[in-house]
Amino acid sequence: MAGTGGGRRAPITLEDVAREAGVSRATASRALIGSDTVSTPARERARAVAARLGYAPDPLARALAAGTGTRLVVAVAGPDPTVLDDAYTGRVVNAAAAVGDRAGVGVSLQWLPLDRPAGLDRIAADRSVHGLVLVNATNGLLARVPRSLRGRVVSIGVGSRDVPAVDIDNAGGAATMVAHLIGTGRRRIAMITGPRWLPCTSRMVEAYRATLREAGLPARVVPGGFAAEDGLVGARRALRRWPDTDAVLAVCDAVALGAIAALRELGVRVPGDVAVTGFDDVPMAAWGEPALTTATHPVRTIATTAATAVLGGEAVPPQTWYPSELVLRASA
Amino acid sequence: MAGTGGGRRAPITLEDVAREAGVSRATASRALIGSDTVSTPARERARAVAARLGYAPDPLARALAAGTGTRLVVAVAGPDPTVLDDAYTGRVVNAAAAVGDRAGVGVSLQWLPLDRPAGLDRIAADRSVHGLVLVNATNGLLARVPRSLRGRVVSIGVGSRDVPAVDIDNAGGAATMVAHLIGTGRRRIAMITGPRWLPCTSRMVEAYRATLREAGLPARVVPGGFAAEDGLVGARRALRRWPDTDAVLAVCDAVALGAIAALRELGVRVPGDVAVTGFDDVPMAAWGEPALTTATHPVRTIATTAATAVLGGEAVPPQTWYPSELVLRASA
DNA sequence: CTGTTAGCGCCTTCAC
DNA sequence: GTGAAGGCGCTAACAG
Repeated sequence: MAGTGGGRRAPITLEDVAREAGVSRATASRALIGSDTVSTPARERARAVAARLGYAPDPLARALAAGTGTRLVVAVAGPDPTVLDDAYTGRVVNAAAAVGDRAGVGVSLQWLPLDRPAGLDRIAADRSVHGLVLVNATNGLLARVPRSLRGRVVSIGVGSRDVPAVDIDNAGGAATMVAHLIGTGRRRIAMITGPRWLPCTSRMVEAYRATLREAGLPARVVPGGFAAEDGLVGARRALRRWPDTDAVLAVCDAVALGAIAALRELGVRVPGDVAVTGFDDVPMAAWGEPALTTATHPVRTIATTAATAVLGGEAVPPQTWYPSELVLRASA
Repeated sequence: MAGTGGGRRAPITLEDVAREAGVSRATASRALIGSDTVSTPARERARAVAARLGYAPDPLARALAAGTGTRLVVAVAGPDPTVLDDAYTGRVVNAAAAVGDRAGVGVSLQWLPLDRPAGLDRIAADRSVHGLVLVNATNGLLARVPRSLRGRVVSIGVGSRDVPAVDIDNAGGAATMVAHLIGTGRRRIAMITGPRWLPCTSRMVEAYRATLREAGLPARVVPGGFAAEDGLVGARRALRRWPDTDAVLAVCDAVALGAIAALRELGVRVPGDVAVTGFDDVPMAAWGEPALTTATHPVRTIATTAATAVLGGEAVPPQTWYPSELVLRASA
């Protein structure tokens, strides 16, 4: 389309639009912002001119005037800053950064120490912060979210009365997975959990326990984490404690891979002797031997929803859980 | 210590500092900014007050006045928007977002279509953009980087006269890898390359060819990509064309995993019959069977360097290549 | 309905 | 050296 063209140094401002349209800056602003206190002809004229000139409001000036910020902070809770290196965090930040781009807001990444919630106060006090996306929050942290952040904070994971939550339905996912294992003849199913301090994975553990209970089967829970090492250690421990285990449900794919490594090392066949399942469906899960049976985790969708909600400033339902779907491969 | 405390709605402004210190806003500004046209006592007083009050300049107002932006755009070139989903992109954005946080600037993520460089003009025209980090740029794209972006754009990958580049020394890494394969007795070494359109991986291919040439061995190049599927297809093709291949050098770990899957399917033992090497040392590479021999790729360091350079606005050497180190495991 | 006037918080000429 | 004043681009109060 003719191209917005080469204009090197020509920041088109509201002033330009107003002049060209023969109205005041205020009217032009109202017209473009969608206020209804503008006459239709004026609005249309201003909009036409803006479109023709390729005018785009400066997010900075707008934010300064409105008192809103220009960045979206993604704060990842955890015992140490390495949580920032996680691939999961990367996917969340990626999605948020793509959402924010349209509104001219960028994303910042922070580590939120579990035992030092002062970070939340700093975020709340920072005028450049438009909103906050909390990742892996704990109940303790949620309780300390400053009032001033209300309405512009969303948690990916657990929520609270004041902080809406967006997450995957990991309880449902876990239940489905356990049902699949039972359905394929497994009876002595162990679970390697996520990190102790992280409440949102406890939903999975609960679902695992409940589903087994209904089937009259015993629960076998081993503490874990999100790293392959945790799966290695967890699987070793599970098999030492319950040598007749015939299935291992891992909290995520990395842990499942670690578990498979442990079983291989013990001379146990997967899935012949012991079935192993993951969770997340990361790209590489499909390529190991055996290919991992797992469940989808629409991180992009979740993060996009969270970021959009924070940016839009609209009310969000207190809980949004996206469904997880079984991905059947070879390991279980 | 005592804590920055509870102050709910008390945005401390330069005005407050000036008043408390008994100077004008201008002087306070100069004092805090480090200008040398301020008397020492005035400077110290202003600084003390600022520290006591916990004053932090508003990045927005500062950027508006200075005409700089508040966000760092990470633009990922590629044939389609799925490049944004890559884990590599996630690591880059993560690192950039962590760097920007300290300066109050956020990161935005954009896809840059290979055939439609107008995206660069839009970025250049956007006053909210502080700087640009280009990922996977092509020479064609680099040639179209607007002048106005000069000095605030860095490329991760290939660079140009006007755009400094930061990347891994993948030529050196590839050479080392080939040398390792030769050193362990491999003689018929095939390579599965990255995407055709991506120039920075051609450095690897060149190094691969050169190293083989010096050893008097033939090169066997198969086109690839960055996904495991590309490795699957590439390995099949390589073995069909050169059935006596005894090593496969993959452009990245994902491709290596795909290649291993292909070899397994063909009944070829790894590393018994054919050695396979990856590149990147992603966490999961260690957990497959066989564990992947690969090379490190300090993405975080690279992205941090790039983001810091863009934010700092200081001159950067035209090329910075971080070394890659061999990670010996079982597959080669 | 619209234009004029004030800021948002900061930096930066300009006089003093 | 320092203060007063102007402006970055926009929105939100006032008047008309």
